[in-house]
Amino acid sequence: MIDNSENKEPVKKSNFIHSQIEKDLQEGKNDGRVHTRFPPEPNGYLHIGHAKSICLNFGIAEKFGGKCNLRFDDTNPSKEEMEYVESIQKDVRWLGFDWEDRMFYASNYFEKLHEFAIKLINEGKAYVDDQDAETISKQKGTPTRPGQESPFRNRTVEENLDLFRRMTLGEFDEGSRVLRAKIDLASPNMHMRDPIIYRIMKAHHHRTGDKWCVYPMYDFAHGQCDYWEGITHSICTLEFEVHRPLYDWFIDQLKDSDYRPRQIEFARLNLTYTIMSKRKLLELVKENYVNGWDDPRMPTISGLRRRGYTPESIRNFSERIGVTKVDGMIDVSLLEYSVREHLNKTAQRVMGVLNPLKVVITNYPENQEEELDAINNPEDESMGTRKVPFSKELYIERDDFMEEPPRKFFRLAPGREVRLRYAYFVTCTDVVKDENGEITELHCTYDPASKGGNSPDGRKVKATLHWVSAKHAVKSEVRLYDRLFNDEDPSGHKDVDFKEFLNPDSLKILPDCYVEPFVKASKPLDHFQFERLGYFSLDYDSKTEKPVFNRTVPLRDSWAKAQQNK
RNA sequence: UGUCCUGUGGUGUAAUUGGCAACACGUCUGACUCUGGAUCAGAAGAGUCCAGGUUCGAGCCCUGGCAGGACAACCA
Repeated sequence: MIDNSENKEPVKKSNFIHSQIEKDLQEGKNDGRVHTRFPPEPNGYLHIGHAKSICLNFGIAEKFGGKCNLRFDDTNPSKEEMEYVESIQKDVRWLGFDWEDRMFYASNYFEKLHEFAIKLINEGKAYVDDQDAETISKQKGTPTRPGQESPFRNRTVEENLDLFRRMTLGEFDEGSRVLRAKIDLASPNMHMRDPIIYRIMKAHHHRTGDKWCVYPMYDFAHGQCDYWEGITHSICTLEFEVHRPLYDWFIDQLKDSDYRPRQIEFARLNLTYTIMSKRKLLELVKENYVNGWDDPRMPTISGLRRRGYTPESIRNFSERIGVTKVDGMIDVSLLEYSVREHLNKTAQRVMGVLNPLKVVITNYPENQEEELDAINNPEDESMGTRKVPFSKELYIERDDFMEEPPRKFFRLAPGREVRLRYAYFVTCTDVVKDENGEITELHCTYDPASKGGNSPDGRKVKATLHWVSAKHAVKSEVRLYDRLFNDEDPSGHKDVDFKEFLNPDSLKILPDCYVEPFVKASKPLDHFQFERLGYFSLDYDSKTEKPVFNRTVPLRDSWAKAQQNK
């Protein structure tokens, strides 16, 4: 293992797939080549689960000096769209991976696939079945009961050839006929019971247009595409495990050398409090439960990006969770830990007040202003310092003041002295309230000798507060996100729809926040730490007059935690 | 009452050819601190699904159970 403790990236772990590849290499398989592929279907946006697969596949290529292709599995035109193929490319690139000149589509192979089907017919290994879906399904039997042969199973090669030709020409209606591989109706594996390999679909395909009236099924396309691309290790998720004998069967019909791709399955990612099904994510988007695929509450790559996650943090997360065949559930807190870890080291610090409470420094000269030095990132000296304006009227966080502070509340209270970060020690002298008894303003005095945050007499103060000068503050909107679902496993309940668990408080918009002027120059997706609060990132919805910040994740907060446990 | 897969602290992953069950997250202490952050130090927490067997020695090998998951779209 490589010692990369310097950059603190998690050490790259090995896993069972790496071991199997090493073994294949030792045995001299496939001329020592390692070639993987990431094969999304363009029927939705990529999510964090895909990120795991992307990191795995591209990571293997990197580790073994091989290659990794991007291949769109576009065999079902009724669900696939160009918008998705574009978003997928963007997301893979953003994650930091490069397929170079190897971007392919299953539809690139439609011609070859069709020829291969004809070859199987000629060899008596495929036949046209005239029955409808329901009949075929019934004949297939059940996992515990063998299937029965179709009455059309023993048609002549000539008849099959003719029928398939006419299916291809569009002479028949959708659903009226299919092409099936002739394998074994009695197989204990349902996928070997004469699987359907071509169906009639008169849909417009996003790439081939109206050229085809028949489209290959997944099982008939995937392995063959792997074969033609020279893939050596075809890595997919556990649910395809039972497909493997069929995958191998088609490869056996195709191969003419020692080379053969090998399918290896691993457990897909499950995260607590989130759903990973593209179908369900699409439902949230279509029915407006969220604001699009890139809503920052979505587990999509584009949602995480907009939320303020970094590619590094997602890659580190993938590395940390490992790769196995155990179907488990990862705690989201591990994902959150990964962003905090990265952002702590890289994010520009800034002061911002979410729930403002006005403070007047009564002994500060009326029209005076000054600029104080603030550190941009205490974890990274090279990021330097900046100036923060200070004046008589400030905003502090409402939560940072309590009129009757409980034990262990160290922040501001009547008569108490605290430090304003990088500025002065201040002492609260008066609490101003409105007729309803609501606190509207605080009066404080400051100690001019404590400029910069230290008092010459060495007296200590228990808390440091963040603040913003009222006159210089940039009024901003801040969007606070919480988990989208309030159940650990929203889709794990048999009789309850996952939408029942939608968290009504997953988005809280704070329209009147104040942030220090430094943020004026920022661009969407810039990352900040609002000191003492959390990590925030500028949203695309920002206007120059009014920036909008998304909270990526709050800082760990031992005070809040102690309160919760009460 | 089929086939295939999987069972290791709360969670996720490790443990060369059998050799004192390790690491990360989380949790709890304490130190430090101009972020109640970060950092640092420490602690608790599993005897590896169960039962037999082989062995000086089993998480790992053998036998038999048990539990969970996948498979019966003209989806991928």
